[in-house]
Parts: sequence; C-alpha cells; structure tokens
Amino acid sequence: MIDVRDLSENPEKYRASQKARGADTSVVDEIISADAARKSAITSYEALRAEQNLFGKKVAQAKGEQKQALLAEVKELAGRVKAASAEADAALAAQDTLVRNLPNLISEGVPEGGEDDFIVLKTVGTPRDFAAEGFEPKDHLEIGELLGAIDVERGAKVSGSRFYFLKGVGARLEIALLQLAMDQAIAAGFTPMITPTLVRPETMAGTGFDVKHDAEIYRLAEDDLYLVGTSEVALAGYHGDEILDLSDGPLRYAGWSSCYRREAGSHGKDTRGIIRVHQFNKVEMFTYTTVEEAAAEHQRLLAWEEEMLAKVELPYRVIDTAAGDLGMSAARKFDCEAWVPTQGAYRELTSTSNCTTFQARRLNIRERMASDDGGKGATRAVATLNGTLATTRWIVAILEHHQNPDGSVNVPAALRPYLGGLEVFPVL
RNA sequence: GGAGACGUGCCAGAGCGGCCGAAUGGGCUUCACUGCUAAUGAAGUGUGGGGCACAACUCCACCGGGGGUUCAAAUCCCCCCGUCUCCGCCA
Repeated sequence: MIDVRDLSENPEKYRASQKARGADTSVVDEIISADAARKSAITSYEALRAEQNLFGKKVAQAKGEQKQALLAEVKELAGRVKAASAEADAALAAQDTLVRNLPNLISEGVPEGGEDDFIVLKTVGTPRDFAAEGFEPKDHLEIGELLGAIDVERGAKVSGSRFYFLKGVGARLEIALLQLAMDQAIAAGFTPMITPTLVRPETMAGTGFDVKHDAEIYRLAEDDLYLVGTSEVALAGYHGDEILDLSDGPLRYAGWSSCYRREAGSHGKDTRGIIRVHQFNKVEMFTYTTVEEAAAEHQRLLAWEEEMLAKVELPYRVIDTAAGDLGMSAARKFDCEAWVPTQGAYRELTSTSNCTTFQARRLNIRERMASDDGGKGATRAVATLNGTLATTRWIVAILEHHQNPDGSVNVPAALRPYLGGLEVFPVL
C-alpha cells in the first residue's frame, strides 16, 4: 500500500509511476478525491460524536423528569451520529479499495517499458561452446532421465502435468543445493526459517497478492487458506502488526519452503521438464530494514545471489526489470538469469525485489525511531526486500551446463561436501 | 470433532453500562540522595489521527477482530480468530 499523504502532496510522481507501468493514471486523482471525501466525512462524524459525548455526561448526571427530557433530545442526535458513522466507514472503505489496488511507486532509474524492455546490467561467465567441444548438448530432462534424477511421467500420473519426482541424485542434488544456499545465508547473518506454506488471506493480501483474482494462487476454500508461491509471504507476515527495533541493523531471514503456483496463464509454455512446475522448493532471503537502507540492501541481496551462482559455476546475466513488468509490490526488481544451453537463452534463476514500505504498510510493520530526549520516538513503516537464493529450477541449468557427452554431469566443487564428495553424477 | 475457561497498556493484573484510555504492582525514563553498585524518595511513562505554532490545550478512534443492543459499551448479546484445560480422533 502506498502512502496516501505522500500521494496527495506529490501526485505527479505517482502519475509518472503509473504511466511507466503502463497502468491507469486517473486512479491517482480518484484517490485524492476519495481521501478528501474521507477526511470530511470523518470530521463531521467526530464533531457530532463530541457533541453526543458532551450530552451523555449531562444525561448521566440528570435525574427524573430532567433526564427524560434530555434523553428525548439526545435520541435524535444519536441517529445523526449513526448516519455520519456509516458515511465515514463507507468513505474509508472506498478509499481503501482504491489505495490497495494501486501498485507500489517505482524507484528512480527503473527502465521504462514492458517485459522485453529490461536492461542487462552485466553478464558473467560465458556459455559453453558445445559445437567446439564436438557434441550436441542434451536437455535437462533427458539428462535427468539418464541419471535417474527426474521422473515427470510418474509425476503426471500421480499429480498431473507440471508435477515431477526428484529421485536418487536428483533428490540429493536438490537437498545439497538448498543446504548450500542455507549455509551461505546463515554465514551472512540470516536467521534460518522453515515457514508455513498455507497462510491466511490477510497475510497473502498484505504481501501484495490478490487473493480473489490472482490466477497463480492455489486456494483451500474450505479452510480459507492459501498455498504460498514463495516463503516471502510467510516471512513478510512473520512480523505483522509489530513495532521493530532496527537500531542494530536489518532483520534478515532465510526461508526454506515448498512453493506452489497454478501457472494458469502459461499453457503451452515450458511444458517440457521442470522449468515451470506447480510445486518446487526454494531458499528465499527476506530483509526488514529502514527506507534509507533499502536500496543498499537490495544491492547486497543481489550480491548474495551472484555469490551463490558463482558457487555452482553457472554463466549468467543480471537484468534490471522494466517498470511495466514489475509486480504489484515491487519498486525495483533485479533478476539473475542463467544460460540454458538447449534453449539458447538466459532463464530466470533468481529475483530480488525492493518493496519499500508497500508490504509493511499493509501488514502494519513499523519501527521505533530514536527520539531526542531519550524517550520513546515515533514509529514509521519499515522497508521489506526479498531475493531468491536457490530453487529447484537451478537444477535445470546445473544439469545442462555441467553435462558430459555421455550424459553424466560434473558436480560443482561447492556442492560436493553436501554430496559425500561425489564429483560426477554417473549415467545409470 | 465435543465440553469448558480465558483474551485489558512493555509485563503481571483489577475493572457496578456513564465520573475508565483504564486501579494496583513490576519494568522503563528523568530528578534527588549515596564514594561506586544496590537500596530509597519524587515525577513521568500507550498508539494512531484531527484542530493549533509538530507548544500549551483540546477533540476523535482504539481494552483480540467484526457486527449488534443502548442516549451511552472494556463492561450486555452474536459471529470469527487466538490461547489454555479436559475428552475423543489421528499422527
């Protein structure tokens, strides 16, 4: 949720942001007028209420006939108070709906345009030249089957399309990868967390997902619970309705969880293998910090993602996502995309977003400010950020990039300690 | 799933439907006293929003959340959420 006061004072800024997203700019003015309506409704309610309170005191003190007379008089006032209260509630709800649907203000420097208008910030490593090596690379599914690592047929049999089994070295690789990620996060000072994967609608909504309309979300209507697409949701909700002390620096959590996505709008896309699946595992970094620190923390999260990519020895590039392709809650987003040889393309392996105060406002997460006189200072919304450290999809790039002509796969050195020293995944 | 108890400020814990934003104790902050610490004494100590000079003062909202009854609700009624105890069931 954005800051309505800031919006009222700097509407141009928000119009520009909406325009950059390719979204409707008129909602900005709608919010401003809704805010004015809200204020005037509340003011008249409060005035009436004050009058009623004053009357109430008189009623309490009066006796007998006098009391009866006062009661008759105040009854009429009570009716007006009730009407004013209803009006104020309606105005508040109207404004709230508008504000909740307005995406976050994009940061300065975010590229304009849509999905294809990202800017490549850098490219690290070089894709392997399989032609020069004299063999045709196999895709991750073919390799996965040769290694007995991935079984999508039985995944489909048991659960449907886009489900799979990781088996043998496939299962081991996933565990190793996530452990490596977790250990890196812990070394960097993150608190490791295993999070709930079913959350309440308020938590989902607070994180910036539209519980009612988002086609990506699995719902358990019977229980009014929602399967998370990332542990970010649970980690953002973790400190909901709390006042944090950030005087010792940011609060950093590394969440390990399964993630669930309906992939409703992606029929026919990435249907082969495990690039795009309904369920996968992920280690996610999540930071609560101050608004001033948020941009620097965003760079740190990106650096940690790159550190992880370096450990598994993959060539990748970093992109700065264009405004039109940002999610509801992100003010800026960087993705790391690894080279997938058989696709001849870079594919997203990590994504880190700076959500500024957007989630914190919805979830009511504030920090205590220092005060001059040693007492308690005021509070204000914190900034939240998130970033991927490893996911099941990484297996795709690892298998393809580190493959040998016979289909066996070399294990990156950093993963070996987690695999009992195994250096090669052999063909069965 | 069944039965019951409870949910108040940083914590503990009171609170006849009006004088309760809320007793009391602890904690915390400031001051005083003390060679230091401790102890003691005094004062202060919720959050958000509005008026106003972001002062004094004052108004509104908030006693798990949401509705309702009433001139008036922390206090009565209903629903939901949560915690605890007992029973059942299943890991």
